[in-house]
Amino acid sequence: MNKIKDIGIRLTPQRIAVLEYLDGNKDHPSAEDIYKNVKQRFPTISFATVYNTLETLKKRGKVLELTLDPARKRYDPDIRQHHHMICLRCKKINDVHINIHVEIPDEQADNFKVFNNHIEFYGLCKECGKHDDSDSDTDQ
Amino acid sequence: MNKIKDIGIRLTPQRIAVLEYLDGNKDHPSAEDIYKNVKQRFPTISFATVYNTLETLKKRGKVLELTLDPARKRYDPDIRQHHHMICLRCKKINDVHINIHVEIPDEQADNFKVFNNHIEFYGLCKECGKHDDSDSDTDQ
DNA sequence: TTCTAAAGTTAGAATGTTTATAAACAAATA
DNA sequence: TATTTGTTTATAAACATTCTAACTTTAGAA
Repeated sequence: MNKIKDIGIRLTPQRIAVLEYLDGNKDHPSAEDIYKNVKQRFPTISFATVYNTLETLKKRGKVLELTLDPARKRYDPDIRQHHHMICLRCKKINDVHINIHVEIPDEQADNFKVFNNHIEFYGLCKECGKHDDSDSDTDQ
Repeated sequence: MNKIKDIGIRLTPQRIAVLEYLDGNKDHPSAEDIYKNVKQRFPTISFATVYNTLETLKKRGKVLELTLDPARKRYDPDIRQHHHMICLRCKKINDVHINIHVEIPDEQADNFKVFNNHIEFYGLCKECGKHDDSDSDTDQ
């Protein structure tokens, strides 16, 4: 877990609430998801605080900002390098922990230095794979 | 190329202009990029038309909507399956055409059926790799 | 403990992207 | 050429996110 005291940021109840909500969370929540949840226990929290906290945590490498939902940013407390499978029907996002080595051939890389990579797998999750309603909105 | 007559949509000068701008474009332009460019030749075009056209083309599989810029959607007329390398410093996005086979191990896939995947390579492009200004904004 | 400076929180405004609306217009077909 | 139907336009609206400035709280020092 992100031991809040070890992060080296000022300890506020709002930050604690955000971190507790994120801790172990596998749902890849958006800022709004976080706001709504924390607001239950903490009715005065503002959106700005959620965004500020996420920005602070991101800068310190305590959460990842994910760019895999075209509508909004999502956040992931699992900062290990991992990948995601995204259901085209229900939009659920699940983690994929695999260790593969992908390289760009030199002639294409054009001296681009790769530090990291991220793979998105698009398809249908177990549930959505059953209902094979075609014509449902399954574009990327 | 996207032969416009073969797409089976009504042929309007605005659509032709958008398609001509996209044709062969390797810059992964945003709606605004497209709007600004087309506006030069076509001063009355509206943003809505750009978005409508992109939506139409997307539905018909003539462009891909890319979700790899956290700030906005980008569009790619290259509809072949391919990947991208993204410079963390200058944010330039380049294509990566490689044919790799990545699979999710069964125990993790949980019956998720994969149709497609997309890899993002994060790093520094040739130019940005030289200036090794650290402290520049190179977070993902 | 109490005090203080620095940092964090808040509501609300502002910005930027994208979608919706409804009237005017133009492409395709007969 | 007339008609129909889809497209374009300006504008408003809907969201997500960032900014602002006043207020509050934390953490550390006195």
